[in-house]
Amino acid sequence: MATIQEVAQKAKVSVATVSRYLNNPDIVAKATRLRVEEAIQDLNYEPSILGRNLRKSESKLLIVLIPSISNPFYTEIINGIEDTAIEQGYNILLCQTDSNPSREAIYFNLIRNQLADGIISMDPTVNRKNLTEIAKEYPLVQCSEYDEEGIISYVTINNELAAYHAVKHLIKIGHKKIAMINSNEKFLYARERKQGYERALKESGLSSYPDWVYTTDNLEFDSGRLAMKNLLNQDIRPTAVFAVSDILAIGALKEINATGLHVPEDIAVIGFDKINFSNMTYPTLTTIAQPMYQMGSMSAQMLINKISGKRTDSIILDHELVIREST
Amino acid sequence: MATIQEVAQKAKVSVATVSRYLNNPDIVAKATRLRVEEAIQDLNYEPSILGRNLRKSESKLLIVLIPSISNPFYTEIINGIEDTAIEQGYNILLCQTDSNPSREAIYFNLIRNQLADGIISMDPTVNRKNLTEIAKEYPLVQCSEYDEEGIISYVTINNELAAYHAVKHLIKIGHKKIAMINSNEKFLYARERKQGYERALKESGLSSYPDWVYTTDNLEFDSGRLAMKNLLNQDIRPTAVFAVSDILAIGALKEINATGLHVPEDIAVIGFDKINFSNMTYPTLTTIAQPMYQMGSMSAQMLINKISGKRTDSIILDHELVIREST
DNA sequence: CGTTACAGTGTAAACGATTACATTAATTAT
DNA sequence: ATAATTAATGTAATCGTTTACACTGTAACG
Repeated sequence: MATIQEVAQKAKVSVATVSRYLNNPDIVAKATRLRVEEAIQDLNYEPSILGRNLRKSESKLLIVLIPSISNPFYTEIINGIEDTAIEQGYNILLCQTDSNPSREAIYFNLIRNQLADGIISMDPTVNRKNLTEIAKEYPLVQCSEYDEEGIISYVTINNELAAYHAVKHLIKIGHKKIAMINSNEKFLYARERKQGYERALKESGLSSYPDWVYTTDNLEFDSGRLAMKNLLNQDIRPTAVFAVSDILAIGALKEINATGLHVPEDIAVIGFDKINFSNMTYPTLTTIAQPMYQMGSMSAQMLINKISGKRTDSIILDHELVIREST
Repeated sequence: MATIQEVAQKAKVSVATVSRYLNNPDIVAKATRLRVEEAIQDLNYEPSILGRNLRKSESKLLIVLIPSISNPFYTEIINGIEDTAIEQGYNILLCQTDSNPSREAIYFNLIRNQLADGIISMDPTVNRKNLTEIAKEYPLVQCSEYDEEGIISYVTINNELAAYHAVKHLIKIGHKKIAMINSNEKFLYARERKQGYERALKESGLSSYPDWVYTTDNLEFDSGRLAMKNLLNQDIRPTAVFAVSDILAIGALKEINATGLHVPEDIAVIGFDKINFSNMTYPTLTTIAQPMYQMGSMSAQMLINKISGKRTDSIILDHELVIREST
């Protein structure tokens, strides 16, 4: 691969002129410009990003931290991030933490090593202390999950209100016995959504039994099944279930189908996220849609702003209730 | 962030010694080593990957080209790639092409710019001419899809045989009228799987009507539904369907359910890939499992070998029939 | 004791770009 | 005609590493 020196030599100019042509073509004289262009063509020259990055001490790389790539919730967010990043000359380094602190450390080091210019974190299990420390020194934004007390800016939705709307919908169509499949309450969103669930019940004068709130270990399909199995075995069986993620809801659907009961006649189910697959289940899943693409694109924009020294405030986006067959 | 110079100064040694300590601690004397260690601690020093990369002209970054991150087929492959890559000190740049040549060009440029050391391509629609050209100059391997006539090494399965096994399974459980939902035959795997389908039928003396092979435009859920709708409207309705991807099969399931027919009693369905979701459908999907993690990890190993100048041969891995409720 | 070998370290040149500053030539103003 | 301004280009330092080569001092050997 040709270097800038070879181009300069061939075009009979200095490397500075070639560099100027590359970064700001207008300031080099027309005749020179043509010679440089020709040399670049002839040598099939491409500037080395390595050299440029070193000199400018920037990498134009953004780290995106997700717990797991196989969770479809993140795919649309990532699309949003990627489109915005590319548009502004950045590339993204998609990093799975598997919620594993040592994996996480590898990626945090990448930014200390200046291999990346900023981080978008979507991992709710991330070590808060580390994260805050990184955020002090380097550009960082949180997407979807965030730290309540922290000073790190974020993009998210109003989880309490969204859950409230979900449960309100169930109440509106006549349900009185409403259960919840929640994930571990160490996650902020889990706590908030539970509050929304409780507020909707209380507001309508409905009772909530502790047994009707099942807490899962993780967000996998099997946990959803297990949760539903448990709820079906209650003394008083709920007639509707609000699950805090579509995958959990799909697990619940599966379990209901397996016991010969029918959705929505016997039990109504509502999920959360509106992942692609929520549309492919039998029956199709009513869910709360998060504006995932927008969340991604806004966090990317926010991060790029931070990198260039601008300050930006946290953002809370709107959600939407999508009514389908399961309610 | 401290630089190697500051460390050197603090430890009262030359930068060369610090660098030696970093790359090969054993060759520096114990007393010196301790001083350097202390200085590194004190200054909280992390070597700049930028500087190192420039000097060594390597980036330790691997490009992974996939058509779309939302296709769950790729997630396990990516896990395999990532684990192997990290183990060997590489990071991956996960790039979606959306099967869009201009997007592709961006990523090909990344390697020309020396921002990446090699490419793993999983995009079957990739422009073959460009790909071959890149492969001539830079390390590149293909995963899953490959170029029959090309000289680019690849990791894949025996698609013809896998399809043959799938159809044989349907025949074995008594089906005689077997349809196929294929994707566009511009893809090699589509042509090969069709051959396997035909061979199995022929071998058992079963007839195949052209109308029983439906070709979809893409691999989306809706295409599967549409395909199944079409097959259900045939004069002679098939009793079993082989779909070349799980998502298509899930679409088919949905359509069958929607018309009030039952799987597998009325129609049996078999898919291909064994994505996570194939387990969550109603009923669960019989499918051909590809060793996705292994495919990923072997392609990564293969690419890293190529980068370090070793030659490696293409690999064909084993598939497996996974029998579940839909047959 | 003189030579050789080697371990440990330093010096300085790379890697490939960008950019402050200096220089020259051309244009405009007085 | 001379001075001042501007446009175009070149020179060389710089970013943070690695590494070939040179050097020094100590140990081993005959």
